[in-house]
Amino acid sequence: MKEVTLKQIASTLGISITTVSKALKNYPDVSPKTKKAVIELADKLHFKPNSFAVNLRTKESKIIGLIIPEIVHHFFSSVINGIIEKAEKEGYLVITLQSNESEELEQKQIDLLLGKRVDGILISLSNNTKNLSYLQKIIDHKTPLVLFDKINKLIDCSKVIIDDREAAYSAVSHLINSGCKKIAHFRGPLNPQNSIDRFLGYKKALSDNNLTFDKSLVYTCENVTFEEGYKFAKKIHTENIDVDGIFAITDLVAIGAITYFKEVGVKIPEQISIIGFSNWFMASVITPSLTTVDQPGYKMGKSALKLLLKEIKASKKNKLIKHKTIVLPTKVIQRNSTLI
Amino acid sequence: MKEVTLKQIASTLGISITTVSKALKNYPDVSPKTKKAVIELADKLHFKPNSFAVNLRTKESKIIGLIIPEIVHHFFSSVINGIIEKAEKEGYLVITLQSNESEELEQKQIDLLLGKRVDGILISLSNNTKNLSYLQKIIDHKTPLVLFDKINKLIDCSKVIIDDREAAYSAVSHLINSGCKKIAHFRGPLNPQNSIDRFLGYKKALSDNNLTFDKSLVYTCENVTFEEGYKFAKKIHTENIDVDGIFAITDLVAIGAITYFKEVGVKIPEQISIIGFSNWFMASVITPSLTTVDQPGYKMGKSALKLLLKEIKASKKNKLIKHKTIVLPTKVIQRNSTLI
DNA sequence: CTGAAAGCGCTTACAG
DNA sequence: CTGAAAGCGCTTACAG
Repeated sequence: MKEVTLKQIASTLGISITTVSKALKNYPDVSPKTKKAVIELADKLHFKPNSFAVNLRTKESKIIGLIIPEIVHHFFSSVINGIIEKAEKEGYLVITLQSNESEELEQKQIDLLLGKRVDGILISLSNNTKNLSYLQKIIDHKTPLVLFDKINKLIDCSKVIIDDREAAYSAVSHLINSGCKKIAHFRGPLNPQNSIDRFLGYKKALSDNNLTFDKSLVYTCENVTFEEGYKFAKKIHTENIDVDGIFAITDLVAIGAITYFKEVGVKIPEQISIIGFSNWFMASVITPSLTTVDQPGYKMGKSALKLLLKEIKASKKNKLIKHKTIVLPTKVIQRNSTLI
Repeated sequence: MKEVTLKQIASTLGISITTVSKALKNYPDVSPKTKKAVIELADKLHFKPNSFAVNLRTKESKIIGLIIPEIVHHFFSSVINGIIEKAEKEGYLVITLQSNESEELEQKQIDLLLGKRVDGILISLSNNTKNLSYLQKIIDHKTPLVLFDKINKLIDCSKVIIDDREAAYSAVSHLINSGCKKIAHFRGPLNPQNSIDRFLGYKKALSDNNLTFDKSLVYTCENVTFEEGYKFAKKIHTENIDVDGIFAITDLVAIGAITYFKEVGVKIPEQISIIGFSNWFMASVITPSLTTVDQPGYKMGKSALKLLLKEIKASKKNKLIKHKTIVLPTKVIQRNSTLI
C-alpha cells in the first residue's frame, strides 16, 4: 500500500502542498471551499501525516520514556498502567524499559531514550544506582525528567513519592498498638532512599513508644525476595530469637516469612504479628491475609506523567520550570496477620 | 544544550557532510585519515545522529508496538518482560498499550501505532474482539504482525501460542487420575479462542475417560476474576451440587474458589480438588498451594518478538513471508490443591 | 486567500 | 577518495 502524502493530495486537487497542509491543520487563512475539498479527499484516501517528517520538523516525538527496575511486579505494573493510560489520553505513547536493578543497564537505557529523542523521561531508580551523572545528563540535555518512588534526593527534578518514613512509622505503630513489644524489621538494601526511610520510620516508631531499638533485630534483604523473608523467619525461629512482630519492607518478603511460620506451625498473629508493605493483590488472598501499607501505584503513575507533561509543555515554551515533589498518601490496611 | 549535527562536524573539519556521514557509517570509500578525524571529533562532541531524520530517510522507526489486554497481570507482565528485553538486545524499543479488554480501544490503538509508523506490531487480542477489519488493516498496510496467546484463527499472520486444548486436557486428566469423577469447569468468556479451546480440552478429557459431560457443571466467567471464582464456588456449595473437582480457566478464578471453600470449611483437596491455569507466582504461596498448568509467558514474549523481527527483516527486503505458528509446551505443576 | 521557498538532519546514487 | 545534489514529507515565515 502506497502511503498517501500531502503532495499527492495537492496534485490531485491542483493546489499547493502549503495550502493542503494549512487546510488540514485548520488554519484560518484558507477558504472554506478549499478546506472542505482537502479534508474530504484526505479522509477518502485515509491520509495520515508521516510522523517521521512531523517529528523532524516539530522536534517532538510525542513519546515518553519510562525506566523501571522490574515489570513483573504488582506495584510497578500498576504504575505503568497509570502512566500509559494517562499518556494515551494526552496524545503521548510510552516506551518502557526495565533496568533489572542494574545501574549499568539503566545508564544504557537512558542513552537509548535520549537517542530516540523522547519528549520526557520517567524513572524509578534501580537499587544499585549510585552514579548520578547519567541523570544529570538528562537534565543537561534539557529533557524533562520526573523520578518516582525510587528517587534520589540529590537530583534536582520533580518527583512523585510516598512518605516512606511516615508510612513505615504507621505500620510499626500499628504493630505496637496491637501489643507487640519486640519488633524485627526485614529491611531492604542499604542504598535506596525508600528502604532507608522505611528503616528510619521503624526506628522512630520504636523510640516514640519507648521501645528500645535493637540492631540485631534488623535483617537486610539484598534482593527483596520471598526467599529472604522465608530465610530470616527461619533464622528467628530456629535461633529462638525473642520477637513478637515483624515489619517487612514489602509484601513479598512478608509472605515468605508467613510461609515459613506456617510450615513450622508458628501461629500468626497469636505468636507473631506480621505487617507488609505495598498491598499487592496477593496480600488479600493468602492465609492469614496480610496486614500491609497501601501504596497507590496507579495513582503514582498518573501523577508522575501529569507532572512530566507539565514540564514538557513549559520547556517547549522555554519557560522556567519550578520542580515539584508530590507526596501521595498511604494507609495501613488491617487484615489477619496482626492482632486487632 | 545545542544538538550536534553532521553539518557542524563537517564545517569544523572543513569537509563535506557527505564524507562525515560516510565516515561515521564506516563506508569503505573514505580515507583512513579522514575517517579517524571524523570519528574523533564526533566522539568528542558526543554526536548522535538525529533519529527523526534517520527515521525519515530510512523509513524505519526501530520501534515495535505492543497491545495487550491488561498489564497488571502476572502472565502478561511476564510476556512484556520477554518482549522488551529481547527487543532491546536487537536494537528495537517497544511502545506498550493496554486494550483493557475493549475492542474499541484496541482498534484506536492499532491506528495510533500505524500512525507512529512502528516497524511491527504484537497483539494479544481483547476478549471482546470480533471485528477483524483492523487486524486486516495492519496486514494491508504491510506492517508485520504477530499475534500471541489470545489469537484469532481467521487472521493470516504468524502466531505464538500454547496448545490450550491439550493443556486443558492434561489438567482435567490430572484431576481424573487423582480420583475425581464429577468435574466442574469454570470457563472463560465465549468469544476468545483459548477459552473455547480449554473448554474443548475439558470435554475431551471427560469423554476419553468415560465420564459424562454435564453442561450444568460449566460456569462461565465473563470477566475472569477472583470474585467469579468465589461466586461459583459458593453456588456449588450452597446448592449442594455434586462436584469433586474443579478446573478453573485461570489461577485467579481458582484462588477465588479456594478462598470461598476455606471460609466455609470445605477441605481442599479432600472434599474437592482444584486445578488452575497459568502458574502465577501467587499459586505457589496460597494455602493450599494451587496445582496448575504452567504457561510460559516470558518465553512466549521472546518468541513472538523473534518471529516479528524475522518478518520485519524479510519485509524490508520485499521477500515473501511464510507465516508460522509456534506452539510452546506447557506442563501441569502438581501442588496441594489436588490429590497425589 | 494562495503558493514558492527554505529548512528540519540525515542518506545515498552519482559525477568527478 | 571527495562532494554537490536530490530527496525523505512535512511546517511555516514570507511575498504576493
